[in-house]
Amino acid sequence: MDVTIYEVARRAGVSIATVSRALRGTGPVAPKTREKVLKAVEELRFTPSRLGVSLAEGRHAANGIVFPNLAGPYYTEVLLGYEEVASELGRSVVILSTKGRSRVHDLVKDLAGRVDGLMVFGHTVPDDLVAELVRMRMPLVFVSREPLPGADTLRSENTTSARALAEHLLGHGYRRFTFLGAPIATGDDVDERWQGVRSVLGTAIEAVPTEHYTVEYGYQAAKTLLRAPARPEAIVCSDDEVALGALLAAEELGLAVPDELAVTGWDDIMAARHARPALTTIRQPMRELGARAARALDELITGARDTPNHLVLTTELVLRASCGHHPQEEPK
Amino acid sequence: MDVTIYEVARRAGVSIATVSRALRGTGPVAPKTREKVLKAVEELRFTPSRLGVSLAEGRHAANGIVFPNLAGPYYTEVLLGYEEVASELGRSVVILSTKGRSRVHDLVKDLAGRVDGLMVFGHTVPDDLVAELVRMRMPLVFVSREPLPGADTLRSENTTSARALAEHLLGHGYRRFTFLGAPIATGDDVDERWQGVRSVLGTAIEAVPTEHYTVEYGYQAAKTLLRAPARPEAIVCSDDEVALGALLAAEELGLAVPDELAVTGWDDIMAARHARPALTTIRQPMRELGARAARALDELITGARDTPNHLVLTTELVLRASCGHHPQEEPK
DNA sequence: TGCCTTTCTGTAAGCGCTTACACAACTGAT
DNA sequence: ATCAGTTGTGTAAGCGCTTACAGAAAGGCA
Repeated sequence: MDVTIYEVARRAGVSIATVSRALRGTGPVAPKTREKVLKAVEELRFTPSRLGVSLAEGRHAANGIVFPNLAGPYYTEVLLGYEEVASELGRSVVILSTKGRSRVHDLVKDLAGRVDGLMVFGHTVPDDLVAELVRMRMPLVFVSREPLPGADTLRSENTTSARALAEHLLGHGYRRFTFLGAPIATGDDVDERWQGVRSVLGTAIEAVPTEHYTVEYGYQAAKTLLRAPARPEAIVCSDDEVALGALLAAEELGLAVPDELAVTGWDDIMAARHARPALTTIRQPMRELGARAARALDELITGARDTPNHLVLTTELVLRASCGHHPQEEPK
Repeated sequence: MDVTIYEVARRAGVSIATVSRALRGTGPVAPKTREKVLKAVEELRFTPSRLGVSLAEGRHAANGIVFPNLAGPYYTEVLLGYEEVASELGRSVVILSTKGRSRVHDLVKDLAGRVDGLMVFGHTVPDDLVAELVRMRMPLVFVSREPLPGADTLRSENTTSARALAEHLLGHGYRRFTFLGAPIATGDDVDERWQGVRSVLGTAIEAVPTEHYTVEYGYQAAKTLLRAPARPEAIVCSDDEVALGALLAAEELGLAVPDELAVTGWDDIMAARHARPALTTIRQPMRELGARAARALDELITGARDTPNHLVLTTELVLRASCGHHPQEEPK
């Protein structure tokens, strides 16, 4: 930064405190004095240093967000909602992806040093570091994670919608099911979805893992599954990406969806809508999730609230062609 | 921040300069002294303040990125590539979306105060502000924008691939074309695509605008177009989202793609691959774009280079079912 | 005119860290 | 033992900004 507040003060013939007051409106400044200051600011094209302001104020006016990675539309949509609200609240957004990164501790610590609060996806920050951030009284909002003492959590509803999905599939007459994309951790989103469908389908459904929740891994696992002698009538997938992989496998093996095999997803990402057949899925209010997280974090940062909230946003069963024929087909 | 370097120094019985040297490895420190310092750091759980470090060093160790918005997978993929390389280079990433925002000047200025350099998509930052950032010697890399003096630009190739696409469509035997999603600005990416196809197809193709480059607007424009008496044989779309909209319109009007109408896109986003028929498109190396931008910016920030570069990354024609039948169908 | 109140302004002390420079201590060679 | 060179350490000056507090100036009223 070239120009400092000292040069502005010199040019305007006032003290730096007066420059600060004139620019920030934090105290009385005579109209004539203000004019002199603003004139000097314009002539010198002065912009206050973000660093100086933050250090002196003791606040960053920025929010952090930690996610596994951006691959997959789910995270993007949440980020979009988050960034929009953060910006409205006058905060910058600093992002960090942790997947495949070494030194996650250092990365998160560095991030924490730049922001006034953090939104964290699931378990992307190690638990010991979470404990330390809590100890440091860093405002935290967790998304897609089971309730955690001392921090806000925010997630989409899984169990009820999973049950509704399972019941809908029973209504189509299917009797043999596979849950593709077995949960990795107890209590996370996918585990809740699994528990939900299993509570309805019981022993009629078994879980098959995919190493990751991606199209490619979903495709591989589905191809193996569909080549086996005892094929399910319907595959309930952990998420839309795995479901898209299952659709590809079915297509390749010449299985007609939904006539020979039904497939469902979760999330309602763009590609789910444009696949053919279009995927039946559960719509997650992803942008709303991000927006709500940013608002919750604001409350914690400003001290408007200091007791943790645990929010669950409703999800919605979206019927499309992939699970079977419906009397009145979805328009889009 | 609770613990400062002064408390560490007091606990270790050394000066703050020694603490700094021991932690940063910037000068000689006796082994015994280093141990004392590290012990104090551990006991007090000291983390250096990012603000203090940045102010004293005169550098942020962070990169900024300005984009219109995150809606649409293109920007996300670029961001992903950017963030990955930035992190490898030890930098945080601060994001800003400008679409629909008031006070863009202030937002960009604030962002500039937090980072060592900026990557900017196209024209998302007003030209007068760009000029000011250049004057301030803020390192800048522009993506998807015509070459600009004094700053790096980086874009994907448009014209050659557009010509290859047009020639491929001619090879299918089509003779009446529409370019859906007319360029908004001369010289931008879509304009180059339009110029490319027009240089091959001449008066056989006309441009039809869509208000925005989104699925919804593409759908509306395509529906209007396909209802008119003189229907094109092939629609060349500005990008994949508009093309997905055109596919929806064709489906709704009962037009078989590609038998009755061919459709092509641009970008090769996920949904383009999963649509049915799968979209013929031009693959943009979006992650590579982001990664290269981060590297170029690093060179500018570190002073490894001070003359602007203008890079063009190659794109690739991806043949799928939407433009017609090919002797050997694409596997996926 | 004098007193009181309000408005305005400047000084100094931080916020947390880095590091140039001066000096001390140590080591090795003569 | 002395000298020269190297290693190690502390002090002080910043980096850029905010603001509490003290004092000055201005205005209004008796």
